[in-house]
Amino acid sequence: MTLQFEVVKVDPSGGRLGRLTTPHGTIETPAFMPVGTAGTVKAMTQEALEELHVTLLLANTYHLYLRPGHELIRRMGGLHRFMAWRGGILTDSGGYQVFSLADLRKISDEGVRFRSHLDGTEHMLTPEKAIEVQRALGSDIGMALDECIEYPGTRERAASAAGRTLAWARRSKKEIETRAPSDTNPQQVFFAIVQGGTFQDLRRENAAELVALDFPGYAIGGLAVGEPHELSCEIAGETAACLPPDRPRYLMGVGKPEQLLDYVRCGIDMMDCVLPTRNARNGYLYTRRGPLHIKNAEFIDDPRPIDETCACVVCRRYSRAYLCHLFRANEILGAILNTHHNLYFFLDIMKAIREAIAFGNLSRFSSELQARLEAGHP
RNA sequence: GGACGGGUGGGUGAGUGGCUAAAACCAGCAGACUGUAAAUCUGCCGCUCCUUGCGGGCUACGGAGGUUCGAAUCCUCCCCCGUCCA
Repeated sequence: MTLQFEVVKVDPSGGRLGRLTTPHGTIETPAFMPVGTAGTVKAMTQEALEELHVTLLLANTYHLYLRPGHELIRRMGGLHRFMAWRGGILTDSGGYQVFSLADLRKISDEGVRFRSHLDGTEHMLTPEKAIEVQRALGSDIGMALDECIEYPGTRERAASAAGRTLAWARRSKKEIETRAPSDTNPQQVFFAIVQGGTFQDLRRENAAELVALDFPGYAIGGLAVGEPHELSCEIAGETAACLPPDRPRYLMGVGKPEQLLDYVRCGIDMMDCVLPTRNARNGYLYTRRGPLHIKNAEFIDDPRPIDETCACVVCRRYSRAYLCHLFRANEILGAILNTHHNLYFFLDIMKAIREAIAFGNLSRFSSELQARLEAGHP
C-alpha cells in the first residue's frame, strides 16, 4: 500500500490542506470528486474533465459489476484503461445501493442480496466480493462494503448497521491481505467507512474500532441522507476528530456548494456528490448569487451568461437564452454545457478553499463565500 | 353530385346519457434533487368570486335548434375537413 498522504497545513478552523498521491497522480485536498457511477461522469468527456483539472473521480462497484461486468473491465486492462482516464479513480463499494435500492435487496450478516435493477437477476455482494470486484476494476482507492441506513433511524438500527459495517471491514481487511492485489493497479488501497447514524457515541465507537484495523484512509458514510445540515456537520466533525490525523478523511455523498466549506472545517479532505452533475441535467445551475432554473421563462431572452463572475468556458461563451433553448428543446448539448458549468463551480469553490487555507485567511473567505452564496437570485 | 369517416380544452387524442371542467400524453408555469435505477420526479395548468373549501358562479366538446329531470354523448338541419366513387 503506497498511498501517500501529506497534510500540508491545518487551518485554525480545523480545515486541512493536503496532498494525496496515487498511482494516477497527485490530488490536492480538500478535493471534490465528480461522480462517474457507470465509468462516466454523465455528459462529460474525459478530455473535458481534464480541462477542469479533475484529479480524482468516483465510479461504482455495484453498477460496473452488473454492467459491463468487472471481469470484462479486467480483461480490458482495468477501469482506467477501459474508460481512458489518466487521473485517479475511487470506487464506491455498493454500500450506497444498500440504501438507494432498498426495495431490491436483502441484507444479512453474510452480505447483500440484490435483485438487479437491469434484468432482475439475483446477485450476492459480500465484503469479499466487493474487494474482488474492485481489484478487477483496479481503482486507486476502493471502499470496504458498508451498510448505509436511512434517516431518521433508531439507535438500534444505527448500532446494528455500524456493527455490521465493522464486521464487514474486518472481513474486507482479511480479504485484502490474503488475496493477490489488483493486477492492473497493484498499489490500490482500500478505505473503511464509519457508520453509526446520528448518534455521536456510536460514531466514536465505530471509528475507534475501524481505526484499530489500520486502514490507509477512512470515510464517513451515512450522512446527508435527509438529516438537517447542522446535524451532518456535528456528526462529521465529531467523527473526523476520531480519525487518525495522518490519513485522508472522506465524507461520502456531500454536499451543496454552501456546505462544502463547513465540511472542510470539520477536517474533511475528500467529498463527492451527484448534485453538480444531476442538477445540471435537470436544468438547475449554480451561480455565486444563488441557483437558477435555466428552463424558466425569465431566461428565454436573457443574453447574460449563467454567472457573470464565472470564468468557465460555458460562461465565457454561451448565453442563458441559448442554454434555456437547449434545455427546452431537449438538446444533448444543454446537458453537456450545464454539467461543465456546475462542475466548474464546485471545483472552483474547493480550489478557493484550498487557497484560503494556504494563505491563512479561511475564516474571512468563509464569510465572503456564505454571503455570496446566500445573496439570492441573480 | 354520391358514399363513407370525422370535427373535444394551446396541440395530439380518449370519452358515446348523470360519477365529466372533461382521461392520457405533449406544450406551458413553477418546484425538488446530497457515496446517480435520474436528460428524472412532483405540483399547477378554462374564466371568475370569496368566508381558500373534496366552496360558489360563469363559459366549454364545429353552429343552430330539439328530446330528456340531466347531453360532448341521442334527434334534426346547417357549416367545415378527410378518403373513395362519379
